[in-house]
Amino acid sequence: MLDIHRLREDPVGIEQRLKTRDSSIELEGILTLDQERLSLIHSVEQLKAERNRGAQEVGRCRKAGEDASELIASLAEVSNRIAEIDSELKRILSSIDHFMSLLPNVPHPTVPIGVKGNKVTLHSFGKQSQFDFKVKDHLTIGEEKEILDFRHAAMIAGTRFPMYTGLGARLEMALIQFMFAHHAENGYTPVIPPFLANSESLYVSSQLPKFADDVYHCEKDNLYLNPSAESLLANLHRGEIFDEDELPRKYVAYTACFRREAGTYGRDERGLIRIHQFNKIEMFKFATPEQSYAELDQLVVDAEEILRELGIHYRVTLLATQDLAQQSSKTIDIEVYLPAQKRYYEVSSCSNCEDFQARRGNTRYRPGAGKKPRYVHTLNGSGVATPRLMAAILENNQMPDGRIHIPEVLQEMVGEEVI
RNA sequence: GGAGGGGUAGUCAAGAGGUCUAAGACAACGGUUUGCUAAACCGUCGAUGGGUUCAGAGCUCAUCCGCGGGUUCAAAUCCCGCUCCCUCCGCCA
Repeated sequence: MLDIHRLREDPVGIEQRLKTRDSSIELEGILTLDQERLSLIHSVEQLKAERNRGAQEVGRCRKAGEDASELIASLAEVSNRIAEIDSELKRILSSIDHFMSLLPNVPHPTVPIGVKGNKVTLHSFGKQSQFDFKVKDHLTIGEEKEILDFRHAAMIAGTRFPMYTGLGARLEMALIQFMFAHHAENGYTPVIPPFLANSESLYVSSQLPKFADDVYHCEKDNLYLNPSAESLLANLHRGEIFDEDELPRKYVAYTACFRREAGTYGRDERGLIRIHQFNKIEMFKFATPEQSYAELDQLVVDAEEILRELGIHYRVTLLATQDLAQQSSKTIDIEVYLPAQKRYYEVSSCSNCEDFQARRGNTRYRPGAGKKPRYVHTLNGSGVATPRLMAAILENNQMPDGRIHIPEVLQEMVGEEVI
């Protein structure tokens, strides 16, 4: 949620920057509604002040045994007018809220403008693996080694649900534990949150109302299946006020994530690339505005370390304005290379949402004793999601004899050195 | 799923239609005193929105007592719905 005051102060400038994300954005309608709102507030508050004074006078009369029936009658009239204006005000407020809830965050000045392809590669680690034999894709490897079983997963749940079996299941568990422990030892407080969340939580994270079709919804209980621990952790301090010295506050969560992914499949996205359920380690931070961009950079470094320790080649990219999630001001992705498809795929997305989610969740901090509370900045970053990571390991670590080399840091947990 | 009890500002807590403009305490902050610490004493001390304003200072108005409705001239207080917490019963890994 953007700050309406900010729109009022610089409507042209803000609109210009929002248009770099979505050229159809117009602020005129909301500013008109805002003016109406202010003028209604002005008149209704004057009436309320009048009513308050009158009601006190009634109390005084009754105590003194005087007749107040005339005053009461006139106050009833005032109350009726208040009720009318209040309901009009409520109508306008809900229009404003609706409009505001659909607006995206203002992009940071360092974000490249334009379409998805305008992203900038910042740096990379390692090199694309070279093979002197024909590489297999991870789906073929998974079937041959009996470590991925999509056929039976489809029977149990449906298409695009993964099932890991045998050493595949052990490798998945090892990845989860490795990443979770790594970040925990790095100063992030470990959390295993609920995997279902209510609508308010998804509103705060900005999944709702705009992206309701992307998440699974249990109608009977009005609960949503977790699409990303970001949606959960953004709510961890809803309505709270931090002391400044408590920030930054860092969390790492393990969750299964569920996404409907309706209509988003392409030919390139078979196997583990895009599925309805996956495991993810998520980092989340609450920081002051002064800290937040340094914390974003550190978030990326912390996610990169995972891939470095696993010995996987990756590149780091800065997303362009039109590729940002609604709540994000700036997003840096980490992408791994899949040699069978000769393509890079995102395994981590690190974003600074500035105060966009904090405003929705009313999460603030006090910048010093006696000072007014300010909204915190929230940051999230995958650290990282497992499916594409596993695909990268299976495809990049295949050896001429068909076996798969398991990264050293995982070998003890998997119980094998090769698959 | 059923029965009962509860939710008041950072924390504890009084308050049960009309100076509630929410008491009081603790914590916090500023000061006085002080060899240091502590204590004592004095003072300040919730949030949001509007108006005034260069200003988030000051002044002023409105709103907020879990959330949403309702009754009333007037609601923390009465009524209805919801939600969360606690106790007990039922069911259950």
